[in-house]
Parts: sequence; C-alpha cells; structure tokens
Amino acid sequence: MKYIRESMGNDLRPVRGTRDILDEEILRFERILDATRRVSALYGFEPLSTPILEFTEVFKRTLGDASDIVTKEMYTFDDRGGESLTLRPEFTAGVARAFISNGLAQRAPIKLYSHGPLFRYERPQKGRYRQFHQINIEILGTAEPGADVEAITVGAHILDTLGILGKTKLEINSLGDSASRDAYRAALVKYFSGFKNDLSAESKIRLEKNPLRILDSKDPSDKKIVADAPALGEHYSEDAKRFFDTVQEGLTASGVAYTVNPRIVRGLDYYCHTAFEFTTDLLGAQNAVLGGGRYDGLIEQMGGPKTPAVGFAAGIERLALLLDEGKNHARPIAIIPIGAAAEKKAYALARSLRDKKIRVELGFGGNAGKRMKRAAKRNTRAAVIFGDDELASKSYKIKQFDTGKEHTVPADMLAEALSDDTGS
RNA sequence: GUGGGCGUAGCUCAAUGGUAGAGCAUUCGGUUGUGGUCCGAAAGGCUGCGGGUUCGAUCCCCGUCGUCCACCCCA
Repeated sequence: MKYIRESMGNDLRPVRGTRDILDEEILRFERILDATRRVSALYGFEPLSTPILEFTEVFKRTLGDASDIVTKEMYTFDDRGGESLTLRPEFTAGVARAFISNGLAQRAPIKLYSHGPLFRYERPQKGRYRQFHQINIEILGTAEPGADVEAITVGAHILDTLGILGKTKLEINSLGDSASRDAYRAALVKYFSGFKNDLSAESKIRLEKNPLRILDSKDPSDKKIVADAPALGEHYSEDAKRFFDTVQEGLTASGVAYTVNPRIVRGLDYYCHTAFEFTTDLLGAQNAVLGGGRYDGLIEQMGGPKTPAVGFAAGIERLALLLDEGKNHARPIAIIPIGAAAEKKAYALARSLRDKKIRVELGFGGNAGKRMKRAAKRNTRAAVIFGDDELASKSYKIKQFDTGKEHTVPADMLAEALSDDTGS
C-alpha cells in the first residue's frame, strides 16, 4: 500500500464519477438484474446487448445537436482510425440503431430489454455518476396504446418484485401527437414570452431551446408563472385524447396505480403521447427512478422504416439505494477438517456438496479454532467437522452456529442434513 | 458549467499554533478437536496535494484535487 501510494500518487483513484462496486452494493445490482430478467421474460421480452461505443452521429442525430447531453455531457473522442466515437449516454439510440442494422422490422413488434453501463460527463451527486447503469425496456413496431400499458406495467412489476414499488409513485402524462405538441409549444412560447423578465435565468434559456421544460422548473417564481400557463390537455387532438384515455383504462385494468401530472414532459422532439416517471422522495433531488415514454418518430429520424415505439429506462444505482437490507447473502456451510487425512478428504467432500447445490466455504489451513473463527466471519450457518474419529466411523459432526448445537450424522446422510436448513 | 459544506488510521470520528488519539475492523496470543463473548498485544498516519504566514502549521491564509449537497440535466 505504502509502496503503491509513493509510486503511483493519485493515479490509483478511480476516475471522477466512477467507482468500484462491491460488497452489499454489487449484490443489490445482481438482485435488480435478476428481477428484470425474470419479470421481463414473463412479458415476452428478449435480451439485447448493444455496444458501449457507437459512432457519435448515432447520438447526435437522435438526441439533437442542441440537447445538453450532446453539447456538454458526452464522452466523445476520435479513435486511431479517425472515426468520432461516443460512449453511449443512453440506451434508446443504440437499440434503435440495432433495430435498423439487424432488420428487426421484420419481426416487429419486438420487445427488447438491455442493461449495462452508460456515461455522461456530469457533476457527480447522490445517485448520479459519470459511469452509471440502467436497465432498459423497449417495445418497437407497434403504435397501439396497449404497448404503452405493457411498458408501464412491466416497469411496475419489476419495482414490485424488488419490493420498492411502494416507495415510488407513478406519474403519467400525454404529450399528444406531433400536431398537438407543436400547437402546444407555440402556445407556451407565446404565454411565457409575456413574462420574460420575471422568468429565472435558466428558464429564459429554456424558452429558446426547450419551452416545455419550463413547466418542470424548481424556481419559485417560475412556478407561479407556470401555475397559470396554458394546459397541454387543451391542445390534444381527438386521436391523442382517445389514445391517452385508452392507456389510462389499460393501466387501471392492469391494477397499476397512477396519477396524471401535466408537468411530466420529455425534452426531445421525437417523444409523443405517453410520458411517465416512477419517482421517489427518498433520494434527494434525484427523484426519478424509472422513466420513459413513446417515441414514434425516432427510428424514422435515424433513417430506418417508420416504426412507432415505446420504452423506459431505470437507474440501477438509484434502485439499489431503495432496496431493503438483507436477503443478499445466502449463508454457506463451512467444512472443518481436523488432521492430515481429513484435510485431504475435504476437497472431495466440498465438491460433492457443491454438486448438490450446497454453498460451501472450504477454509484454508490452521487449526480447528482458527478455522472456526474464519467460518464465523464468513457468515456460515453450520460447520461440518470431521477428524480421524469421524473418518473411522464414516460419519460427520455438524455444528449449527445459530444454536451452537452439534450432532453426528452418517456420511451418506450429510447432504440431506445440511440442505434441511433454510437460508441456502 | 454555477453555488455551498467537508477532507486526520481500512471505517466512523476526536484533538492542540509545539510534528496525533479513541471506537469499530484487521493480525497475533490466551485456547494444537470447536466460532460468536471476554482478556492481552501488535500493526496501521508525509493529518489529500502544493504554496504562503510563523521560530514552529494537522490547525491560520491562498491555490489545487477529491468528496458531499443543491442548481442545470436526467435514470
């Protein structure tokens, strides 16, 4: 340690906004991925893994040159061949690209789930890192409101399986179809322009770049102005209204509780109709845990066939922060051989127990006392103790750590005696 | 990118303008066929880094890096 510090200085630190994930946290990650895999399979989702690197153009074209992500948050660099590449800052663009590249339109509608690391150059904060991880769900190739219902439902189901649905609330909104959106945007710009001098500095910029986002401003004086702003609902077309109604009916029929919040908006142009967020008040300012919406225009915008789609992403770090303690560790048993003959036999015993799906800690070296100590530290539930006596009588001594009780079982009953225990 | 709090042992934190201490954790011993408790001991620190003030800085000042919180943006 000392040597390393002297020779390497600060270079041993992980890069700002990145970190090693270990112990309790990585087990939580595993639980989240496990639940996502199991639940999404129930809905017919197939796994998809796309590259972490894409041509920069993939993100520029989908997110828009002016978006914050593109202008100041992407890790973009030229590779040795002079190509401009970018570490993916989000999933949807890469999934859409893969949809086109692989001709998945042939299989539409198709349901895909992905997970993995994403990168954004942002100031790190609670539940927010420069390398972060998401699970991602997309349903591509159907314009039916039922797909929106299913996307939201599978999200709720995953949260429920993780035991954290109750810590969140679901808010939904409709942005209307593109005609409704454009009309609404114009109405908003007109309205807010009348208050230009009273808006916060950020919102003045939003007025130019992204007027919908003013609705979501946290600035107190903005909020007052927003309160009387024209409502999105007034600008829905008949179709848009019917679509939103159908989604709500579907959610109710699916037993998914929600509230309509007109302030839920998406900044990017290709979003339309449904927008939704599962939020929590347990994570400070990073209140969005899972969010998504419909993006009918995206794939066509990328140069693919006209393909309506809906999807969401959920931040694994944020989900992990909400997860309850415990249930992460399955408790193994320890094998404690005493004497040379027993020690030699321990390897085969460990293997045969592991073949029977019993988790085994095979301590290394030391006398019985030392091995017992180590076993206790490994959170084992029981120890299998055997020496010359037990070998002679073809038996094993089992010690239950929780009760401290010991009993001896014949060799051929060992696995059975151990698998009776809970917690494996 | 903007604003604020904080950087002392692996972790959580003390301390004083005179070059640092506790608890937990770690290792060893008390116990070579029995853990968790208990007792004893050891190890672990350029007090983030650089500069300044000072006879002397962990403390005061400046810078820097890191971290945390908020804004921005988002999951």
